[in-house]
Amino acid sequence: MILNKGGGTAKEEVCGGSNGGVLKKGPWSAAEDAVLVDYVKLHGEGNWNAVQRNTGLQRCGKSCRLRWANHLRPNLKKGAFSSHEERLIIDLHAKLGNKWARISAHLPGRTDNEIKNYWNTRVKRRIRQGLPLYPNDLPTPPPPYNPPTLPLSLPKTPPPTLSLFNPISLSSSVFSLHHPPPLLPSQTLKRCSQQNSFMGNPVFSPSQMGPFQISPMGFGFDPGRKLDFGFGSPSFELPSNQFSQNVTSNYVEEVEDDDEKVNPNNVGLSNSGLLDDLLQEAQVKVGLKRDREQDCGLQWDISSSENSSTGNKKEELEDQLINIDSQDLSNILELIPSLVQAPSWCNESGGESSAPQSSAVSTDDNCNVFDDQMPQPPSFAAMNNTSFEDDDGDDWNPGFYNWDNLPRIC
DNA sequence: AACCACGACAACCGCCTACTG
DNA sequence: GCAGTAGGCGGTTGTCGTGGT
Repeated sequence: MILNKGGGTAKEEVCGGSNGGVLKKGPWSAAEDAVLVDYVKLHGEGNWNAVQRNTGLQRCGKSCRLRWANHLRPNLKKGAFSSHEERLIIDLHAKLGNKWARISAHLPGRTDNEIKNYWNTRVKRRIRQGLPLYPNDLPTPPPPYNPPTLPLSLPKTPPPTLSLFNPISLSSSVFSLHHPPPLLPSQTLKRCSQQNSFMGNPVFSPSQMGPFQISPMGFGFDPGRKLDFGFGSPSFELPSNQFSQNVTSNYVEEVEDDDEKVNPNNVGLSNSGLLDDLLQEAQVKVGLKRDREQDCGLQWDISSSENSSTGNKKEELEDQLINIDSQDLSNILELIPSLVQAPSWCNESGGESSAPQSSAVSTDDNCNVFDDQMPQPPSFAAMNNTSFEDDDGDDWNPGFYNWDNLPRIC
């Protein structure tokens, strides 16, 4: 347990205290921890505001809850994430987005805060290295985004000019994209920071839309399939920057630029919108999933997702969607012919170097995972229970990239 | 030794939702 | 139905430790 990391110079501020008292902030002391632990032992979890009232602990209820949940409660697993855990996080994030609490539910003993910190650190590292945020195990077609109803929540920042997303032009075959020159990792952030990305989404940056042209072939999906981004709809659910920036060709340029070991997809990642960038990348993969569902005639009731009364339904749906059977994979593959080719850089040693304590983890985010499993995708039972081993011997469930509950953009 | 970059981590903040009276 | 409250969640910030130069 780390205590008083900051030297115990906790500020003294009111922490939304209902009694108006001055509540302590900052690192917890061992004595405070002991008080809280004793209280929870006696009274159980919950009613956190009562902790202060009953114990005199000068901490607000929120702070107590957080302290307990993240550090004091039993069965917490400390230490570095295991290889399996890391892979699970990556996979679950691809499915769920920044739903840290729900991701942590799949990782016993791990807290949402811990996972969030891990992920954010990973994102920064990946971007700095110019690597894709997700393992390059799935092709990344553009999101066939076609929300049926009103937005989950309006973006706090204005959506991009809709003319940029004219569905007609998007669905036309002349819509192509080329990347700016590949960057060395050391250059990436610099350029990213210079890019005046729109909501952290460089693809949608007006200044970039000019040179960017998206080629269906570049995406690598069947050009004959009509792309329906849903932009033409009077209402669309997601904040604009959740549309993929990486509507790019992983598999074209990466192979071409294997000398650089740089994923050109990432050259546009903004320095400030790391998570947004991540969302966009995941969104691309979600598009894959949604496309499949459209083809399969499944319902995608996003309209209910913002309705609190249907929140449980939504989560149930999410959980169901996590548990996709192998047939879904086959469906996906049918949609994306000839694309599952790991870029050459993926097999090289220049991949992500895990954090020191987790260096045993994986082979650069397992960019070959998908490939390895392509021949015989396993049956995806419950996410919690089903995994299989990749060639590293690590349990790994590639899952799918449904992302129906894309987090709002704040 | 000093400096810097980076990662890891803890904690706070603001918003949202559920609950309760 | 409404307002107040508590709890949960995600985003962000600040601090410390470590390794490299």
